[in-house]
Amino acid sequence: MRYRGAPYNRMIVQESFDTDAMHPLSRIQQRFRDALQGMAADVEPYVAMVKPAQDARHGDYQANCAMSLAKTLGKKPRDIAQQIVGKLDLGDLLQAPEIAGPGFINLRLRDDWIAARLRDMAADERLGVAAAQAPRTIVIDFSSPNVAKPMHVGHLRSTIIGDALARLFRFLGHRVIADNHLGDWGTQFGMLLHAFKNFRDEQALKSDPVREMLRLYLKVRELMRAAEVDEDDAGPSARTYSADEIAQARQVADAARTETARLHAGDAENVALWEQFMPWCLEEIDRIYRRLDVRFDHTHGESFYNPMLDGVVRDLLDKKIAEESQGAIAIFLDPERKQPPALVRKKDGAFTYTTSDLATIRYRADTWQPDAMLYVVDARQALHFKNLFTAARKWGYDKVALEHVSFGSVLGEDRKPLKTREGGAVELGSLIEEAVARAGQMYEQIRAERIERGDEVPELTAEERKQIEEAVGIGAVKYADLCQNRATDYVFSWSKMLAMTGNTATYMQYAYARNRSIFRKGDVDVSRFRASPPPVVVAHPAERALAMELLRLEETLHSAAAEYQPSDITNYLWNLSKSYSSFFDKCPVLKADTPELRDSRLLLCDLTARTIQQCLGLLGIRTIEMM
RNA sequence: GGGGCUGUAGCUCAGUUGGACAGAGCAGCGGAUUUCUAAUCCGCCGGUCGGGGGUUCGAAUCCCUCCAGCCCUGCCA
Repeated sequence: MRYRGAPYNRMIVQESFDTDAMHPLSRIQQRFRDALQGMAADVEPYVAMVKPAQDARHGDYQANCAMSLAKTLGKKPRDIAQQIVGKLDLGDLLQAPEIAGPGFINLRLRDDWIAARLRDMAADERLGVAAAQAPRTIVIDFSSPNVAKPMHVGHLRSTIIGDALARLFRFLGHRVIADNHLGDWGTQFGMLLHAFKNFRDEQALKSDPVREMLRLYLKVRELMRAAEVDEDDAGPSARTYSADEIAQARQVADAARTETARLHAGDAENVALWEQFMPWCLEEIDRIYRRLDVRFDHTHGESFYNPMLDGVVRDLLDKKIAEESQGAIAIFLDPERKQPPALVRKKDGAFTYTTSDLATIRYRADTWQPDAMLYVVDARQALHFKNLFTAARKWGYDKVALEHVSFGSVLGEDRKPLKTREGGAVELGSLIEEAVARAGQMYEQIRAERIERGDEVPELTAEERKQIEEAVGIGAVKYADLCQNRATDYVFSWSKMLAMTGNTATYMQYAYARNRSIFRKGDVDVSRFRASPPPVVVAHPAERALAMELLRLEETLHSAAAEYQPSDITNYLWNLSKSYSSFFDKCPVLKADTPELRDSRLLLCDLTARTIQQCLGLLGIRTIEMM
């Protein structure tokens, strides 16, 4: 299969999807590949024109290659279509194709073939998704917060998208190295050092150092706000400041800068304090990661690379890749020198993040020999990564695929960068708390409505209820983010996110819970449907629609991986869950007309549940058995 | 000045890299429950795909141009 206009280096990762796929589309394309032999020098572009039908009335899949092939051959499209169909080995796979309109070939899978594949899928732990035959090693760089300050909403997308990609590639059989490139060496530590030396509360430090670190950071940030030094977090000033306040803020900012410089210069006291602070800072971010169920294989922050920076610059100079310019050391990437160069050492002798990122590339390439390094970072850094990758390739790292997996900003409902009412960044901890609390309220409300209506409502323990709140609240936050195309800015909206209807995590979780309820109610042991799946009957249109969605799992995961696009998975989940809800409504399972039909439908249910659980799991979202 | 991203229904967004009459959700309107969880299902309403030009049998998609918004652009990361 060809993937959409992928740049050459990306194929390093993607070509592994070509050979392993066994999903229906891939098999149909293989039949077309054979049938098209001899009709064109390179048949692949035409094979790629076989795709899922956009409209169910045109079948399951459609081939659009006859029209363009007819043009190059100077023949009539419908004749070419006829010719292709004549050579096509349909085998047991497809019903008789239909030629429609100008020369579309409409394809419909045979129901008995679908039924057989569903049984295969049920018997397979991986739900028919082949593990890569040639696993790639992929470093994924994501989240990367500055550790001295609270994680805020700006870290959300990177963390969630990066984690989803790590889970996806791992499931597809690749070797994934999730690496959290912490900002643990920057100016925020100067702020913390200044605050610690001047404002620390010994008592608080003893009893709860993590909280005290947080308080100190927030205090110094507040003091500096008038100078707009940490603008990124504090936001535009919510009010105007007096001359005194501005003077004081500048003084504090200067002091913080001095502390940072001393730390970087190796000042013994500051380095010792930094070593003391780090575990406390890490504990704070780990708390968030535990809550979000996000894991890393490595946490190599900027400080880890700091000792290598001098050597990197020397090597760049030795190899004539970098040169002195206006007192700084620069890499000119534009041969005409019209574009600004990337600086690897400032005129004051300090290194830049380009230096640190180059050191990182060297370390990762030497240590893990990866096929690809993915950087899940906000789109505003596109230029930096473009320059970084160009510099890295000049430096000799031209075999590894370097990819900036970029994404848009998180905006408030006013379409401006999301801020609290006070103008600061929304902290991730409080955002999670609010999501969980809102999920709890929502649950109570719906429960009350159901009781009012006389519905049967499951009796839950406090612990089970807590599980629902966590899964629904955090799932809502993650899903809302992942379901959007990465490229566009993302408008953060509680009401949309926690909506009970539409393309939300809750809808999938609910579909899953209702599904599991059938097995409880019927006292059905699911293991039978996995160990020796019963025959499947594809009769009702809702059954067939559901079956078709189930068979698209592998195709979906390959596309999501090839495009680094978790929203492909959420779109799939939405279609699958909709098909399931419709099936649930129209096709009685436990009270099906015959035992055979009941078994067949139970198998469809179990497969759906497993597929939903698998897909949500790849997005880092939990399912709940009862809600 | 240069570069990037975005513009599709009242709102939020899909749109499988050039295919069939442009699709969802929300909102609005109207239906469905003696049957497995109604956090559900079914239907209706709603579009100058930012404007204009071009390529093509065929364009939301490719090319040109203009408009609007956001972002980046040598010593912050």
